[in-house]
Amino acid sequence: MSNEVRVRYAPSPTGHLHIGNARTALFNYLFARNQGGKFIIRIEDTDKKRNIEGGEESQLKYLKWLGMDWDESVDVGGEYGPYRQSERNDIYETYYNQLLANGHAYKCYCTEAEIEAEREAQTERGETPHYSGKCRHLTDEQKSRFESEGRQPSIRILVPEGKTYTFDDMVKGTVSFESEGMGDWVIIKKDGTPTYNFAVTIDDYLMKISHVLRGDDHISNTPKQLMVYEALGWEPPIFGHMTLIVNESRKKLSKRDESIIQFIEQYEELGYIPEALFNFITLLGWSPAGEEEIYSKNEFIEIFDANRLSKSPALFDKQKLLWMNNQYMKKIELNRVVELVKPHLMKVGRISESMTDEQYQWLQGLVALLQEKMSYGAEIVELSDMFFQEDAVYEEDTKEILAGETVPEVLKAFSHELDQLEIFRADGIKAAMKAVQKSTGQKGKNLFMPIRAAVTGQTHGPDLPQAIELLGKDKVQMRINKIIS
RNA sequence: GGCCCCUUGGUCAAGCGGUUAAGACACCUCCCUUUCACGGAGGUAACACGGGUUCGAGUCCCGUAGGGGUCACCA
Repeated sequence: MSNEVRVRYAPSPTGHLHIGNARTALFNYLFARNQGGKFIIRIEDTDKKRNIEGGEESQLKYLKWLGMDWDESVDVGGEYGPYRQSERNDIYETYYNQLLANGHAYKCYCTEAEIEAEREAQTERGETPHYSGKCRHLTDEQKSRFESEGRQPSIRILVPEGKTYTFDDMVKGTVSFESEGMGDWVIIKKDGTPTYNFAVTIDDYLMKISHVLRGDDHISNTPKQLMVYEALGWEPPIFGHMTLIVNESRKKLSKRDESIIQFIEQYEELGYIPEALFNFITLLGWSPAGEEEIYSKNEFIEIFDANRLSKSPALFDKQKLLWMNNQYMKKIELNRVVELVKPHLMKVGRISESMTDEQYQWLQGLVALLQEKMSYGAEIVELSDMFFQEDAVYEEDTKEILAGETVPEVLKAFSHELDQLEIFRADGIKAAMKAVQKSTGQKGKNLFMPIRAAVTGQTHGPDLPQAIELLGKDKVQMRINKIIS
């Protein structure tokens, strides 16, 4: 028996990578890398009806985008494959036959209608609905009669009575469940495919998974899985149930929840930085020992400690995500920000795919000016409004400033100074302002605010000389002239 | 409703029997700055409640309340 740490992330390809799943994957990844173990991805696609086109590729794509890599999976292979449950039916077959043979499972010929009726009756009597086990002791005669009627059996596991399933959860501590009232549950559906709890168990065991780290919502599945391990005489892995991420109303993040952006794909589209998202998600339900909050992937790998997983649910704080993304935005290279921002400017028709060197440099200048103000790429559109509009849009407080007595004098002088400039660059523009200060005697607010207001239409904004350079001489002169005439 | 889990500021959280109960986001004040932001310095703000155990309880035990999860031939 080897002690190698082997963990897995097991998505079902029913949709895109969700923030909650991403977190599960992340913790498994971090745990594996920290322990020098293996990180495995297994696709749980046993429910053909729910699988969606491209779901699998999308899951992998965004795991990769977030910065994760894996050792075994559908795309990289591995010695414990196949890694897609739909391709493992023959494997499940040998094990349910084993259970059938040793009496831990039996065929059930009940129809959906029969089960439904049973459930209703139980509910009416105020009982917790569960399968009664009425097919447990079918005679061969009864079985063949059902078969001849054309009934397809499902296979149910025989739940032992009066048994307590206890396990030592990595995050919750000791947890136990009674077998009482569980009801013989289906391990193989009528269509011959395994149910989740059965397939998971078989696969985790066969893939030598050492730790099952998953969402809290799976905790009540654990006794069912323990039952299968026991029926097969297998040693179960160590389980760990992480708390869920909740929304503002403290409910489990539902995929239909509109208040929070749920899919990693959407964050990419909005121009978020994967490292920032990685960092943010890791701090949801887990905390490092120190006081620092910004960590790189490698630092996280180094310091990750599953003992520090939180027991209570984490609320998804959009504001903090914004802050964190901005922290990264300020640190990353200018050209990366440019790439982040490009699609958004293109979408609104402000730039085109092919740019001249001059245009690209201008773009760089724009991004450099706004980089530290941005939380995510898409914000560039709003932040750069003033650079693309023909006329400035003047707000109320701007108009007040422009009504000031000394304003025309300052603006005229500034306009005149700009005309003298050989090259229209920030340093020259700054010098022009100095000159205006000398000639008019206006300084500080009285000097800068009228210029800012006239040229940008706003009372606040990025560095003035640079903004003026980016705006270009024509636009600036035109805007000034409009005010003084 | 049954079963399981959770409960420290508005939010994330440190704490693992003795602390002035960290830190971060948000908010407020001040400084820096032509403005906004950044940055810097401060500030407001928390152990759900009730019983125990103990010299001593946010920390251990038991209740109560509240919240969540789960009860499929979905995963």
